[in-house]
Amino acid sequence: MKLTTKGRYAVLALTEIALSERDRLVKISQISKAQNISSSYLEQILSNLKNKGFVESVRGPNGGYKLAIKAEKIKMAEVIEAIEGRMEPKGCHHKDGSCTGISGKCLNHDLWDELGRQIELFLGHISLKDIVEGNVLGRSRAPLSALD
Amino acid sequence: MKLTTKGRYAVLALTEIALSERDRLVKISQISKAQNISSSYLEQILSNLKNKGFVESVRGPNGGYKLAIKAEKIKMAEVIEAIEGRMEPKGCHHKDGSCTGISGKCLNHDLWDELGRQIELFLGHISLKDIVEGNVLGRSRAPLSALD
DNA sequence: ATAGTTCTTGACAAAATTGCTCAGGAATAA
DNA sequence: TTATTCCTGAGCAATTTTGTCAAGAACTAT
Repeated sequence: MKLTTKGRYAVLALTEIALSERDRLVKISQISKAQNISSSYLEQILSNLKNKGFVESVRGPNGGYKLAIKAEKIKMAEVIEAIEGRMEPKGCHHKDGSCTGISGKCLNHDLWDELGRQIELFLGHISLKDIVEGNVLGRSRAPLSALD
Repeated sequence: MKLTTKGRYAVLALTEIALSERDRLVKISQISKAQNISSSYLEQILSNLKNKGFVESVRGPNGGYKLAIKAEKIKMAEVIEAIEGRMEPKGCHHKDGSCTGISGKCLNHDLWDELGRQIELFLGHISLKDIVEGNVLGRSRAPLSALD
């Protein structure tokens, strides 16, 4: 998986926008100042979030951004994927079961695959609304036990 | 979280060692050849795994590595942490609740914190034995629902 | 003892990625 | 028409990743 400042800034910017009053436009300069993030950098990120349909923008004086869809519809998995790109399980990439299976290779494949699924499952269940309402802490969960 | 080839190679090397017959020593050159990984690179990784107590080594002809503890005692979370270093939730780092809470900052903190916990929980439950026995697929689990 | 193996360690370097900056442009409101 | 704000792409410095290389230490078999 990939998780860089870009992804974190994206979530932070969305949170900032979601926290503002209903339909009130939020400027890049506001987010930049409040969170101490380079505004040029934020421009790239918000532009991207707009193209992916999470926010809408208005140019000109008193312009800014607002959410394009409801906060509960914005899942973190989608946001991160939009910004960071698809999280590919690195390592063995034999899609079609053609993996020669030289010793442990494909056994490891399973591990990273399942870890990716676990992360996606987690982020896919947390919405921007959850974050704004502080409904995140304590939701992580242990995996199923081995069958034995 | 950090997950680079180094961590993946470490797990792969451990798998390779675990797969060999009881107490049979596995040479770096064997792993290198079987998995097509630079042997110099593997040296660093295995040396590290040895210092952390996962494997034992024997030098000289017919030397090599073997597990220092049972495969079921080797949890992936420990291996990855040993190799990649502690996974710190980046972002807001106010340990003592001194976070000024400028807008969304600490709400985001919760998200990355909980994601880190989710990953650690997953990897902490998967052992080398699970991997060798193919007992990994299908164990990921969705987080708890929001309380509403 | 000696020679050949194998692990051990540290320094170094190429390549890729990250985390930006900068310059210019387009739309909009006053 | 001017100030403001978003938009876009190029480019670049620092860092991290992913190794290589060289010298050495421990050990076995002969």
